[in-house]
Amino acid sequence: MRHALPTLEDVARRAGVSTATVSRCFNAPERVVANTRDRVMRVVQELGYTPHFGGRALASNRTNTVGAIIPTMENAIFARGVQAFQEGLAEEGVTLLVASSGYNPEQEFEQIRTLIGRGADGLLLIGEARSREAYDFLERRRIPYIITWNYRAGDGPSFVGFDNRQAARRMTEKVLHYGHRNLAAIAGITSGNDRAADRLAGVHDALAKGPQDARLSAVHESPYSLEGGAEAFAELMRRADPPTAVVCGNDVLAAGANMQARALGLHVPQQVSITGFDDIDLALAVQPQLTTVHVPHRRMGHAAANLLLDLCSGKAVRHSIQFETVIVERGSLAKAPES
Amino acid sequence: MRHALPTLEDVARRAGVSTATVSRCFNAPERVVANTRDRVMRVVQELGYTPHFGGRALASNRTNTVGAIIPTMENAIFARGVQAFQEGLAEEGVTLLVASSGYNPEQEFEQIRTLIGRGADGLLLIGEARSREAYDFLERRRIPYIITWNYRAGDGPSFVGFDNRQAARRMTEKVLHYGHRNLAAIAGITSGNDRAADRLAGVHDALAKGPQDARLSAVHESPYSLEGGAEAFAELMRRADPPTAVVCGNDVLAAGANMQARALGLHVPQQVSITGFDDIDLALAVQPQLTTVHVPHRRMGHAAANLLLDLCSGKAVRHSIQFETVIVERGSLAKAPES
DNA sequence: TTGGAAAATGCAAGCGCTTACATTGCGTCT
DNA sequence: AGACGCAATGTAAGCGCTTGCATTTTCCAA
Repeated sequence: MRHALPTLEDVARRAGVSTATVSRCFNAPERVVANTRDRVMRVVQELGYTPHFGGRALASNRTNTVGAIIPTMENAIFARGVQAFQEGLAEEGVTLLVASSGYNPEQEFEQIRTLIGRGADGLLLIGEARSREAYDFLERRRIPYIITWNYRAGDGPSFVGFDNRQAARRMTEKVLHYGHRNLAAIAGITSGNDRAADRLAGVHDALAKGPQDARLSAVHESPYSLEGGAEAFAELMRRADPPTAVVCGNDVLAAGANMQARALGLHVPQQVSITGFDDIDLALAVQPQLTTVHVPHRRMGHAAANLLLDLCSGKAVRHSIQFETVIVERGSLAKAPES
Repeated sequence: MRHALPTLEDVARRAGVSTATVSRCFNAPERVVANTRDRVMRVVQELGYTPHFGGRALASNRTNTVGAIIPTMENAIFARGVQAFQEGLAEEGVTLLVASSGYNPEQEFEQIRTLIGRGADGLLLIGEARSREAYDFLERRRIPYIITWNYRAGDGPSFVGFDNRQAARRMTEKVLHYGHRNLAAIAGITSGNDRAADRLAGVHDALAKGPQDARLSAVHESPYSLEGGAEAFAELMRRADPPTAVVCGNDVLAAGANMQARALGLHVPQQVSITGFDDIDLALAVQPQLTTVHVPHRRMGHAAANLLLDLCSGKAVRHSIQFETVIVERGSLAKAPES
């Protein structure tokens, strides 16, 4: 399938040096005298030589590659964080391989195998919900990995993330402070998604400790899509006692709910309040703009890159880093309407 | 960095067969009798063996991997198409490596080298704007590659895309039909981005053939971001003769413009119309929803996967596939206000 | 000028896998 | 019963690269 490409040896011959010298030109240039190096590099140019990855991986048992498995590329939730992660890696000359799991633990495990099989030196994983088997596999291979978009104290894996549950609780408390007493939640699909589950748990936490008369009248789980949010919202509003505030599992759901509200002729926030989570661009694009939980995606991605690299090189030992989230108040949340 | 992992040989020894047989269990199972195969696979399980990618790539000179280099992961423009592309590949057991270039041709070339160096059997590239050098590199290596999100007739590379220029022309014609005579454009950065340039050219085309009194009073190039769109829009409206319609290079810019319009107290579309391009989810989330050019991203991604695989396996010869775009009319475009 | 240390380079042994070719084993036909 | 053919498996030669160690070259101090 591939034509004969120039090899290290071709370069070596043509430059009149040994293969070892050419190899060193790439991997330890300071160990080759400038003169020779220039000559070699010129030949490299001429021949259009690029090192063969397989050969290199085989001989050195390193790939300078790490993998990231994200649930989906289809919405922007992970985009910024992954981008920052990649930039962090690039600073150290490490390449990122991205795969997506479609929020499916089995498929995620498959992707873990694939990436490891491809020689990823380390892995970035989202959330901690995956099979015992998957964890065993990682441990057995001694692959450094870190878990992001989530945080849990205690030993175990390295977390670089934030406390979803606490953030959702605070957001819900804020909603209660605004006088809402009949809330509903549109959560992500919680099965196999600890972030979604934690956020929902946070909502429950707030209600458990909130005013006596406050209640969560309905919970709807829905895929993270505009459409999902819209349908869930319609469903919620069709009920006998529609909520005055809908707490959403993320901004995409909230935007969908907001879209549907307009379609139903409901005014946000005058008639119904909506809150989001993540603070992606979308939260600003919609009208009213979303009151949401801001997550420091870029800082998180960058920190994840640094920690993972340190883990790979043995410069650091397994530990976790927690980020704080902050609620940003915009137009979609307001006082509960007088009943 | 990595611990000693089980190798083919370990498996072979333990299963009491030769390495060749184990290898065949993976690559041509039908050539091994069921009994032996089961025994081997059991040992594979026990040892947690996974083939070493480097070894395999070295020996077989194939990787079952293709690469895609997209300008950015930060917004959703490419998400759906790439996702479909990946799914198409997965059906054939091929893995996708994604890299991003940040809309920078040099960095893109760097990524091309990296992916090829990693043994990508083929490449998906966005747009055709890149250096002669980069093309030479691809040709020299005889790497099958296809160009998407753009289409151009004639020989040359394989295109799997659509005619940006024509689509933008049609959209602009539509705007003119609505009676607008003073238009402005917010384009993407056209340097090094042929899609952005083509779309802008399409706008010019329409005006060149449009009514005498119609004019494009201003063009603003801006990065593809909400903020960029917003700033450009503000700038446009600050002019002495603000346009009654703003044609945007994509939906993100249009959403940004729309957001700014609200901030400025301008009503869309009563006072100013806005059009987008791409028809991503965002176009539906904003209010008014965007009149935009719908691009069949999923079909395009899928077709790209099939063609690229065929190119890699020699089952197809280089050719192009064109997709049609269609304008979807929503609320952001309306008749020009009476002057 | 020369001895010797340090710097530069070469030599060659694998890294884990695939695959062409060789060998073995078994059922079948005469 | 012996010969033959085919299916199953084994043998071993690399694939392109890195790297420990050996060798050569350079450069300086005496």
